[in-house]
Amino acid sequence: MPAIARTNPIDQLPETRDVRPSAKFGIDMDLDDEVDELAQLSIPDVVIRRLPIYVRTLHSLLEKNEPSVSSEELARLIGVTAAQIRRDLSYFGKFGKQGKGYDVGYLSNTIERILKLDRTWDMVLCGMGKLGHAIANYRGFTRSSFVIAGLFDTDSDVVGEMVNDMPIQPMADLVKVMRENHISVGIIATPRKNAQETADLMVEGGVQAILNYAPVILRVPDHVTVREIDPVSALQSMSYYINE
Amino acid sequence: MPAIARTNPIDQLPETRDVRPSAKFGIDMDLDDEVDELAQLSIPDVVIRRLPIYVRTLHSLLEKNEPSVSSEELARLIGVTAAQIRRDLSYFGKFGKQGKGYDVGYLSNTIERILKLDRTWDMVLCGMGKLGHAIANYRGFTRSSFVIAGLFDTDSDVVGEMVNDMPIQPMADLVKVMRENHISVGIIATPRKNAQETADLMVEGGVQAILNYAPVILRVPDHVTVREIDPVSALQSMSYYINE
DNA sequence: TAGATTGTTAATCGATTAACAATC
DNA sequence: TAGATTGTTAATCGATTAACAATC
Repeated sequence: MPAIARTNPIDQLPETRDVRPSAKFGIDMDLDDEVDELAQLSIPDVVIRRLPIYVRTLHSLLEKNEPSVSSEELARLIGVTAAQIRRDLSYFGKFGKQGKGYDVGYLSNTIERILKLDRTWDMVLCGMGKLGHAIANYRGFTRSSFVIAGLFDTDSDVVGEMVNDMPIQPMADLVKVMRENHISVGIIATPRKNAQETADLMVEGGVQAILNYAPVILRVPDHVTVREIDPVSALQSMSYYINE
Repeated sequence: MPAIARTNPIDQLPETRDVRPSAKFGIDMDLDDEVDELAQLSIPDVVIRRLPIYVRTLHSLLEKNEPSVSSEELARLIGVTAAQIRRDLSYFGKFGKQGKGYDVGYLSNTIERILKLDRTWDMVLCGMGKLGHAIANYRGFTRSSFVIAGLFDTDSDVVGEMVNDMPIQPMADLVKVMRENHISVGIIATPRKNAQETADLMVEGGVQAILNYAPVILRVPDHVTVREIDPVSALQSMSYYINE
């Protein structure tokens, strides 16, 4: 008896365990006049999690020099319905032209502004085992707005080691470094048992967003967002669907 | 204006982009008498995605030698409601005792059986750049039911290289190796531009589950499940919530 | 038995989709 | 203008929660 398997690519979407089911609209610059009136409206987190995929797809259209795109076409590329795209965008304002579609560059820039990707975010990375080394050397971040600015580990044997041109610093310095450099994004790559204490230190240092590679559910204050990177859980849920 | 930030740890759940919104119940062995009657009932994929977290939490209770647990206590540990846990489990049968709770070992084993984790799954890993190397050496899989059984790359410069005691094989051999060894799980760690063609080959080789590290939405047949590991998207959606 | 906690149903909540008037 | 496509509303769908009878 084969499993049902409707293939809906954007349900291929952000399935990070997420600490944030919804959020107030928090943009201060004027995106549009309508936007101001919505200023306190709470936007579903599912919508926020789809926006990076919209940006990514718009970028690939930019590379192909496509000047504009309809919600229908964009939906087809992403694998969602056109209605969903229009509705998602409508939370933030009006960015299209009837009969014409959306200007690819403008829409892309607009969503980037909404997501606050029109700047660079420094990050600290804690836990410099194999995984931490891999993340420190990972190239995927470079084209994004995120930069690893500090590496930390408790193990005095690795402290001082250079990874990707940066020294591994002692965990004891984490809070100080975060505060002095106003770093609000942290990556946890520690062993499972140290993940919570690391999160606690990051909170003390002023973290607002944590990318967590450790297989633990972190307890953090309400003003901190957490997303989990959890390949093992992903595999463990997929095996349910395998036949034979 | 601070963002709303209800911290609901299991919405800290599998944020893999997911190709599978729901699924037929596909267990063949008798878990319980009720189960047979439900045999064709479609179980929401959100439920399936929560099960690995339940297992993980039950394991940590086992380590503490807790013999039983109530839905209330389990919910507290995971950060969901007790109602959700009871409802999730009720899709599969009756595993608890009124007034008592659940036997930790039994429930853990049962969910593992449901997820088909009571066996080992061989996997192929395609794309042996830095990311592929890191995945091949990743220890996190070892305690799970998943084993990397073959490494593949197109680049003849790296083919033959030993990684974690396994030789990197040419991509040209992928389909053959998958078929001969009945491998139904694949990991994609290729550059973005090669991800779709790699997925196509995996499908040809008989893949049923793909863990995709490349930032692309893959097109696959209905019988294939895909989950995305996408740290960049996770970061890009979190920055929305950062104040200042 | 009395107390506790499950399993399940119905109510609520939230997200997606369809439809269409507005408008480029 | 006529055709196309947006932005938005209402209808639908699905998931979560609350409540409680069943039962250990």
